[in-house]
Amino acid sequence: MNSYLPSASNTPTPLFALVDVNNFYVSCERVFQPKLEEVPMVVLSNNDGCAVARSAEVKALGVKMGTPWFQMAGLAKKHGIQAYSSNYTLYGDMSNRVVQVLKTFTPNLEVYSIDESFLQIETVLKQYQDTLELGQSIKQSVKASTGLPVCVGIGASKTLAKFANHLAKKHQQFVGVCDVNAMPKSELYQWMSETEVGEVWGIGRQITKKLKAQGIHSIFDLLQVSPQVMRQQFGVVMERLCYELRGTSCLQLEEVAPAKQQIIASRSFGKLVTSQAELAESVATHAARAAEKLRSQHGVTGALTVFIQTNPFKPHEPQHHQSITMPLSDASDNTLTLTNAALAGLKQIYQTGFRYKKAGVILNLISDKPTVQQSLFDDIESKGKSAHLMKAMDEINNRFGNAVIRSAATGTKQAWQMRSGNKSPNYTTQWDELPVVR
DNA sequence: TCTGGGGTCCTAGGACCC
DNA sequence: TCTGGGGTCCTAGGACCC
Repeated sequence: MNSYLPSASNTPTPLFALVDVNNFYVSCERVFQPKLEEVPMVVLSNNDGCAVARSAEVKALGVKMGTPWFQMAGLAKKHGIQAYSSNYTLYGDMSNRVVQVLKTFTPNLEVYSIDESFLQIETVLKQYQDTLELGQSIKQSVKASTGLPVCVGIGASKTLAKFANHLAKKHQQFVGVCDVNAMPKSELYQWMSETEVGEVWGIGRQITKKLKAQGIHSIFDLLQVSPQVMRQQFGVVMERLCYELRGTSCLQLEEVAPAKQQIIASRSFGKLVTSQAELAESVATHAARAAEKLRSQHGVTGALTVFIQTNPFKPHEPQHHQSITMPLSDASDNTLTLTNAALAGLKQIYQTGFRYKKAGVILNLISDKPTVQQSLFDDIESKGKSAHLMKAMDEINNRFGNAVIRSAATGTKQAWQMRSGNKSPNYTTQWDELPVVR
């Protein structure tokens, strides 16, 4: 029994809507340049390297996400594809506007990415005839207020809402709104058997490959295998995903964005770089930028990671991917401290004879807030009963995995040391023998 | 010639301790 | 006695997402 599954009775079945802006970056550009409507166009990544957004016309030409601009030069000429450099400030602003509109429908909203939000809608529904009417209303409001086109997918779990959104985007007949929950099962299964398993949220290229090797090609195929079996092969994430596809919601709405755990600052080089001096210059820049981000969110870091990479697109060249984590003696947000640590790290990993393509710095943030799991553990612990403890560990293991037990155990150990003043407690991982503080 | 940047979670495995 | 083995901590790396 997995306790991340909802308990049988008390809570009503949730219903999720995923609202996703179509071709977000392209659509943003078009809002401000209406003449671009219907013009095949792409928005390019930072160094104008590759396409990070494609208009419907370009998608129809078979251009994949991330295609390098130079590779589509011929196609661009032939079909008059226009390319725009990305303007993330503009996109961020438009994204906020969309969220404001969505909040007029319900406060129970999770901003999942720059162009997607999940809404929990089972309580909102009363005011509408059905989910499709609600979906259309959302779609029209966003269009009217921001000029951006969206699709709405509705389902009993986040994963199903994602799937519904996929259908809404791919198939004209849904007119931008699809509810797989209201659909007859036979129709849902039909769509699922027509959709590649790799389209499922959380199933990427590698897992798709493994699944196909076992004859699992469509989403419907995946439904035929028990979640427990999938867990043994692919782990707990896959198991959860299977339950979600069956309409059992395991992933909750995260209305409050959790505090960041990492800050990354990295860039590819326009030209390949060979000398340590050149790398040092870029690493120092990244460290400074990361430190700035860190301070802007009032964080501190306890360790900093530096990484350098050669160009993976040149497999015939010698490859070198190195990273090193530099613990700091004191937590810091100081630019000079972080820059020095980064440069010291670079010194250790740099090797001559390679042509580097990318460098970056990662800050690992220190959080003073207890995790949800820790609170859960503390709660049970405070009852002072070993049986409760064991149950709690089971629950934590099932819901969050072993890593969390580790952190919970560490927390207990520290609490024990603090409260008892005992430097080496009789510490064991037999949960029923954990020191219990009364 | 030219191929993004910023995140999350999970797991494996080595160093170390008792 | 038999030099084992369980456990933690940390990091690297792989998978995924947008």
